Amino acid sequence: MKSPTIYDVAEKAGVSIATVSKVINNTGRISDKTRKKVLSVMDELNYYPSVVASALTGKRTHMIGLLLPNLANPFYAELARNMEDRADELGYSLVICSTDYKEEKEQKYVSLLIRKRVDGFIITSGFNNVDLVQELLDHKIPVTLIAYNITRKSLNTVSVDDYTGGYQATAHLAELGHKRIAVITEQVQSSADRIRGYKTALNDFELLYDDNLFSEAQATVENGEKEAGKLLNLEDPPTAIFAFNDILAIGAMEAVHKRGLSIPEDVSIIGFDNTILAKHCYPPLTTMAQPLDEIGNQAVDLLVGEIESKITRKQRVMLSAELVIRDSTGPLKKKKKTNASDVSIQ
Amino acid sequence: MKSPTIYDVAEKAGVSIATVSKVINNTGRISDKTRKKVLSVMDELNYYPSVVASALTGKRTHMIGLLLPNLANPFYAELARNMEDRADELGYSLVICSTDYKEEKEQKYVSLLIRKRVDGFIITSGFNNVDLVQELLDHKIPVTLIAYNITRKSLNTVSVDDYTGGYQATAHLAELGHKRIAVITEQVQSSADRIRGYKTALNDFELLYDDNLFSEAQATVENGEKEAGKLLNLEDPPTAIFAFNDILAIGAMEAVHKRGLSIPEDVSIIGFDNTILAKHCYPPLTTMAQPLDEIGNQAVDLLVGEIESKITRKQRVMLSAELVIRDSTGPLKKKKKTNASDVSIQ
DNA sequence: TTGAAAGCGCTAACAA
DNA sequence: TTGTTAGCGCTTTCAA
Repeated sequence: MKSPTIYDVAEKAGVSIATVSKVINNTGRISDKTRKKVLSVMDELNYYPSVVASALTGKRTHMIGLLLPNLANPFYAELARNMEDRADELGYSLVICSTDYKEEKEQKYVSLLIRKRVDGFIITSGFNNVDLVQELLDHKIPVTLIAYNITRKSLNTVSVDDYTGGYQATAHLAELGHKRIAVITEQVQSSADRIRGYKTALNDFELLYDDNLFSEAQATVENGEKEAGKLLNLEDPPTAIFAFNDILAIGAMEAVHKRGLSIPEDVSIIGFDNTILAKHCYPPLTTMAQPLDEIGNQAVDLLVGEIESKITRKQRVMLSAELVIRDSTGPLKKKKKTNASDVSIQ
Repeated sequence: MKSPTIYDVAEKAGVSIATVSKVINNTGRISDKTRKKVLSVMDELNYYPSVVASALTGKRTHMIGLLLPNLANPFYAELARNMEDRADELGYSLVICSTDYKEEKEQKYVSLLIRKRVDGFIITSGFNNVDLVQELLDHKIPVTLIAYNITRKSLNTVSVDDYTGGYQATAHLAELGHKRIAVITEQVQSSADRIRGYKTALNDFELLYDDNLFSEAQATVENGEKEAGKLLNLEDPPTAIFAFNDILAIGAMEAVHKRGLSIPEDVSIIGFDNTILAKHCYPPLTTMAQPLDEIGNQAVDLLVGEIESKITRKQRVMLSAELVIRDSTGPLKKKKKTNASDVSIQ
């Protein structure tokens, strides 16, 4: 009933537990004969060495705590999947915890994972409690941050160039002739840089920043719809909306459609992330693609590097987002007062 | 540098480790004074009891291994998220492993999780290796299956009524007047029942089963598109396609669009799952909604019930899918040869 | 109400 | 090449 232990194996193989341990871990020198014997007994007994026990003797648990806002969000799900694969390649498993942007959950999960003695943490954007990160650092627990910088601290970090991303998205819209470009931002750290990019682009294209065209929401379709709705109800509504993630963008599309307007004829919409949703919504969403695989790989590599002390210096990896043009953005339509004679002949 | 142990706490609090252990676990009787003292020292020292150590003394690890085909698939991501929440409520964490429908990965992850001494397994559809499940059973490791029955064995199981689901989807199409209804099935166990439902419905509506209208693919958009493409290229193509999950359905939509046909005017499409994709694709997808929250809760409850031996008898929970009608299905269009006089006046 | 001590399954000196 | 043994941090009897 109880699973066999190293003692059972040792006894049955007629050797000491030290010998068994050595063949399990491929350490020390063991004669081929003994090794084979032990191996066959292990097999016969269906013996699975306990990582619990081995972790207690100072070895690692080979578990990584992954904190993200919401696993049901395709962006995070895709990211998590990439990290899972990379982690597995390096011999680690992921314990995934959704914080829902709530500090109490962050708190709870961090302490839970510390008690479980995970070897390190990967923390993604949307994490609010900086003190918690500091606590991990104090405990000398390796941490890698994704899309989330704490400039005052020295940390492993991987993120995309949000400033440029924000700039490019805005510029794309401006180049299409849009003058009133709204943003629906998200309350996460990467937003700040995207907003900077947005403002710089506005400036470069000689457009005025209008506070009315600025909104903020948590990443749900409903919120995107609500915020876009407000924007569209403005006296002088935007002709283009830059949503800081695909989910919000899709909500915005909903709002546009519900008003009987079309995309991109009446309103252009651009998202951010390039999740699976972007490809299959209607119309297909122009968006800034994040290199999710690269982000995941780098984050895991950095973390495991630190865990196994192969990397000693902290690194900040910056990747770039890329504009993917689909059908949700298009040239600014002429104003209503435009009459037939205005139509450019081409 | 090293994290404090129970000894550090005991020493600093001037008590024995047994006492500390008792206040940690709320066992035995401890005077209020000592308890407070110990608690304050724990806090002061930033002490986090090691579940690794406690697991070694026969306690649980409070970890559940969750095996699913692919976390990047929104269906599984949403399911996992629900289970994560429920597990957390009951004090458990999830270690999620994506098997990609590959037996070798199943094998690898199962033994990995056994070594990690997870308290139990939740295994979802798309798991191929029945022997592996048997092995877990032999080890007396609690297992709950989702959408995956092994009739010969006594197991905890939660699934939706796939037979009825398959029937309803097909009936919906048949009621709309469709005669040639194709299916794109998936190579998972639940497909069998859906196929039965499909065939029964065909029969009830006096339609003939046509082997040419039957295809099978793994759940990716690309595969859905490919299979639908083949179907559409048939001499006598289907006017309706029933895809066994939303992802395949979306691929099928793609194929229809690429041929310049419209949905549902030329081809009706129905999916299964009702993931976030279904709501926002174009046109919004009619689909059979799975009660993901119920499934997740039940699966976790069943598993934890067995782990904590509160439930002794195995249960099979069957939930039902529900038809959600959106815009991707519509009445059968009259044939091309139809002329004006055929148009019904209404 | 508290504590001493054995033991959980394994690793890693150190000896042999 | 193999074995003995002392921990790892905790739980749990059993005594005090």
